[in-house]
Amino acid sequence: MTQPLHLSLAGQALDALRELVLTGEILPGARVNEVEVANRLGISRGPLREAIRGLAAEGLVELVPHKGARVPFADAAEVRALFELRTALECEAAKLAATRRTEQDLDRMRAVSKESRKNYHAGVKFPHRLDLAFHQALLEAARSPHIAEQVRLVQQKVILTRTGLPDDPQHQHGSLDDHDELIELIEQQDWEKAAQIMRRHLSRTCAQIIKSLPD
Amino acid sequence: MTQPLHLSLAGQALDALRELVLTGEILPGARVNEVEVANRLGISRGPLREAIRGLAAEGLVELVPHKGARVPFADAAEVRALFELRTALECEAAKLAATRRTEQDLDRMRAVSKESRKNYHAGVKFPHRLDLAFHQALLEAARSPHIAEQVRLVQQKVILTRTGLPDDPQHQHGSLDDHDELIELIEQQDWEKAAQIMRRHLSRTCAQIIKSLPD
DNA sequence: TAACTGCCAACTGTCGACAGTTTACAGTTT
DNA sequence: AAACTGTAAACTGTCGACAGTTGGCAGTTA
Repeated sequence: MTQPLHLSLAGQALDALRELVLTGEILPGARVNEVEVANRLGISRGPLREAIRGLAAEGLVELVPHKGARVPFADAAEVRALFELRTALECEAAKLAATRRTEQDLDRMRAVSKESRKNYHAGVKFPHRLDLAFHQALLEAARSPHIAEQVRLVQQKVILTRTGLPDDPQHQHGSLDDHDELIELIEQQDWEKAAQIMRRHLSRTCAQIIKSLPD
Repeated sequence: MTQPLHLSLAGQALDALRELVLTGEILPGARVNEVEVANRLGISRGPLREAIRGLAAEGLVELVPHKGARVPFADAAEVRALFELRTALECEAAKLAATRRTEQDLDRMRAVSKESRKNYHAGVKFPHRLDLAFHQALLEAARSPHIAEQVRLVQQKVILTRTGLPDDPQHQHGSLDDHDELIELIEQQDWEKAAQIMRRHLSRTCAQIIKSLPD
């Protein structure tokens, strides 16, 4: 969907701006000053404005007439709403993955799970990066590019809900077990239970994120 | 998601351009000539380019470096992929609707169904407009704005797959029965069966659209 | 001191122009 | 006649400048 390796300044600006928002360098509530960001990226306002439109379409900024772009806040209700969408997408992805997975797909998922456990036992908290990697591997197995793309977008918004917050509670041990259970069910092609476990997994994740939100 | 009643030229251009693409005035495969369309809309290229970026994010045009925007073709495989996404979204919506529906929601859905049957018995083919209206009413009952927005986007792309084709085969009698069955199940809050019937309904619709595609 | 008003700076929205790339066409060669 | 090449037109990508709006600040008045 974002295929052609954008070499245009607008394309680069889109990537750079998305990074700025997702890393919390531009915090929720902050307005995107066009001249400032344009200078920072070393480009003019034209391409930057195009990039801002792109980010707005991804939902990472809101467009307010004559006030430009603003990174949106997200409360618990918004997180719940996002997870409703994510649940719809990833439960279906789990079903499809259970139907379509190859041995390679299973290996990829197992590899991610193994690395996660290694980190966990070494005392390192389960990094968000590896959780994303697992879901990414599952989506590859599902072979539904449109669903994968939408999951990517909603994952971004979920990340945004936690930017600027003290520190990531990370996923706990339960997530690792959920992942392994999913792998097993997908291996057995039990798509019904796979969807069920995915729903439970996302429900837990959602609850944990909401719990970590400030008041 | 597209909330603030865009009064900017870029916002108006986005709406106008989307209409141009969805009505088939710009056919799949055609390139969007910036100067031509800008003149046609009576604006300069700046705002138009921003609108094009917006449309690209909606998936209604593809961006090719140094060649601008092009309305994408869609083959049977693409339609199937789109309906995988739509199934994920609308089955979950059916479940949510079955859980959350009020009497008002049910009335709205029944009203749409009634009008559809009236048209059908009067010999008028089931207009696409009313099919969209039913799904819209169901999404309102589901009360999940993010899911509703994504359904809108995917519906647009589905419409796009049929632009420029001889004539719409329309939905047949089966769809009306599906709709009524869905209403009943949602009324009874039988979310499991509602999702099941929605899946069957979308599967039928998908098959019919693919059948109507050229070669 | 509080509220109101008018001005000014900052920022967004828009436009026209220039530069670099692509594409089509004409001319040339084999 | 077909293929190749060079050139010119067309189009996209980018920039700088101008116009209109918003928001804050100072000055004034009650």
